[in-house]
Amino acid sequence: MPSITRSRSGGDRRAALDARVLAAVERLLAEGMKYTEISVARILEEAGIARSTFYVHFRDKTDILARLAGTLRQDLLEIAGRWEPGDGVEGLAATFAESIAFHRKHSAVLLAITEAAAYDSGIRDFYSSDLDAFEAKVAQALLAEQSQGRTIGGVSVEAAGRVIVWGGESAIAHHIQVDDGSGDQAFARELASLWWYGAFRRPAP
Amino acid sequence: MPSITRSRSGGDRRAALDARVLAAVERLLAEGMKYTEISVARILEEAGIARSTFYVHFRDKTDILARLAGTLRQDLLEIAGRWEPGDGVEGLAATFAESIAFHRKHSAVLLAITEAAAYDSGIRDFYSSDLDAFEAKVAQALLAEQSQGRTIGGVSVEAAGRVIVWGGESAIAHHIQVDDGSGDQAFARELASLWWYGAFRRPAP
DNA sequence: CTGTGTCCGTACACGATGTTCGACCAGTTG
DNA sequence: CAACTGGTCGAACATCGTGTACGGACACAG
Repeated sequence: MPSITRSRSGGDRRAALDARVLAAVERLLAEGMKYTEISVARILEEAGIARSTFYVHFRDKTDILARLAGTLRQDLLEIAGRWEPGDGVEGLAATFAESIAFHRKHSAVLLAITEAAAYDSGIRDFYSSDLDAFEAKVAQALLAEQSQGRTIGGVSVEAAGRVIVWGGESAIAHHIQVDDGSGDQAFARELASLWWYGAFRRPAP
Repeated sequence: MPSITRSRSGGDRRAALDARVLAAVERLLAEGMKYTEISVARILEEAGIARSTFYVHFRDKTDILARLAGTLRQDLLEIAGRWEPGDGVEGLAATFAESIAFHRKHSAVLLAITEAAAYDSGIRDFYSSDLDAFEAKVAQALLAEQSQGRTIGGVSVEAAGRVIVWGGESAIAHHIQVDDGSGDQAFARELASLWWYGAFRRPAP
């Protein structure tokens, strides 16, 4: 009677093919193609596999993006989450610089995610949930600062958190697209100053 | 000899049918359908016209969006452009409140524009050009304030303009999607305070 | 009546997504 | 070795969406 247990090489082969597809798409994305204009046929050609094989490994086209995203977004928010109000505006600027660098390194995939999130609810879900969680965290940090008397009471923590997170994310994403990198430091400092003096250390009116 | 001149009723009929299509799409959008999932067939059904007729009036599907957008975006930026630094933070808050109200009124179409801009370069063009122009205008206002000594020299006007315009636009668009309107006033005030104290009247470090 | 412009309906070409199926190959097990 | 299993391939297929082509109907103006 032949084996019932899974062959050991099976998992490896499977993972290897997954990686080949993922790498192929990343390559196409890096070449400047938009996620929407990359057809499955083109992916198959690039990865050198058959159509039927692809659909064994991936539920559909957006599944590629979901896996490509992987922990990308969480990593990004983890960078931003390391900052604490005690680190001040310089620490915030450093955090943004790191965040921008990360964006630049993975700009192709991150851009594809925001592109697809605009019309695909599946992608939108895990895109929004990350940012929502971060928005709540920022609001909480502001609240804590307020209770310590370091941030003035006039700041609406929910509204401020929303602008800081969603506005900041979009601003960075756009900056990456239009700036060649020479303006990154200034942009990081400016972002830090806007949030710091605009909210955390907003002067009394 | 029959007429060479255009029949007077022609233009009217043409415009009327255009309007019928535009209204149909706006209706579908308002029902919560995303622009991408609205098929031409569905539009024809809703407008009650034939496929061939549609393509006489509209070059393609994105042409609908372009015309639907019309001067919408310019109107929006005109609202924002009315504010001047001399109007202070209260004036800025009022301007944002107006801007948010406008967003809310036309949220369906505006959302469709941002959705399509993510993958359609044609839409993206007129979407970006408006915002770019506004970004430049904000930067110039900041520069003028700096030369008058009312804004500190440490502000990088280009970076600040970028965050204010692109971040602000995205923050508003997202706010509209998740807030039922009860938070609009607080959001407008917060946006105004962030930009005012974060840039225009940023305290010296 | 005749030309012109508008609209209708149908059919079509084309491209993209996702499914199905039979055949093949490689490795594992008895 | 022989049988079985999992992974892969290739090709065909169903389905849907976009945009085009064309012939016919109708209204209206000269």
